[in-house]
Amino acid sequence: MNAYEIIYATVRQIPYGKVATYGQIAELSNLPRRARLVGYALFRVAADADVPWHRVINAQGTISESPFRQGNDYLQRSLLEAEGVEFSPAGKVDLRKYRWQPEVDPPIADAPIALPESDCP
DNA sequence: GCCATGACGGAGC
DNA sequence: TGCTCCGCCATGG
Repeated sequence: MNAYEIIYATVRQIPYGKVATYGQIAELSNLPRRARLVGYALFRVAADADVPWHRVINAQGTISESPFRQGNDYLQRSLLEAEGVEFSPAGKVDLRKYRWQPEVDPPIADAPIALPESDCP
């Protein structure tokens, strides 16, 4: 399976109403520090694939623009808003709240993460 | 085959 | 907070 296939598969797993960052997708695709490749992969597949590319944004919570997709950034934002994702006046998404956390869904967010030293070998 | 570029990330200032 | 620089790799000229 190509790295791209893994990237696409990962993006497809992003649930409704959630978003993920390029770095996150890269890491989940076993490609740490290759966020750029993820963006490039999505750029190539977005035209002819059923990948929810609109749920992938940069680590700053903003939607990147590109000369090729001018106007589409607004579409992406609309799609996310339609899924319940809120944007700040600056056009940023609250990653802290909407970032997809695969196989992990801690009900609490304010509580500090306890380190189970007694359980750690 | 080399060089410049790009939907990014993170560290440094 | 915001800007700059570097790394990383695939693609196109």
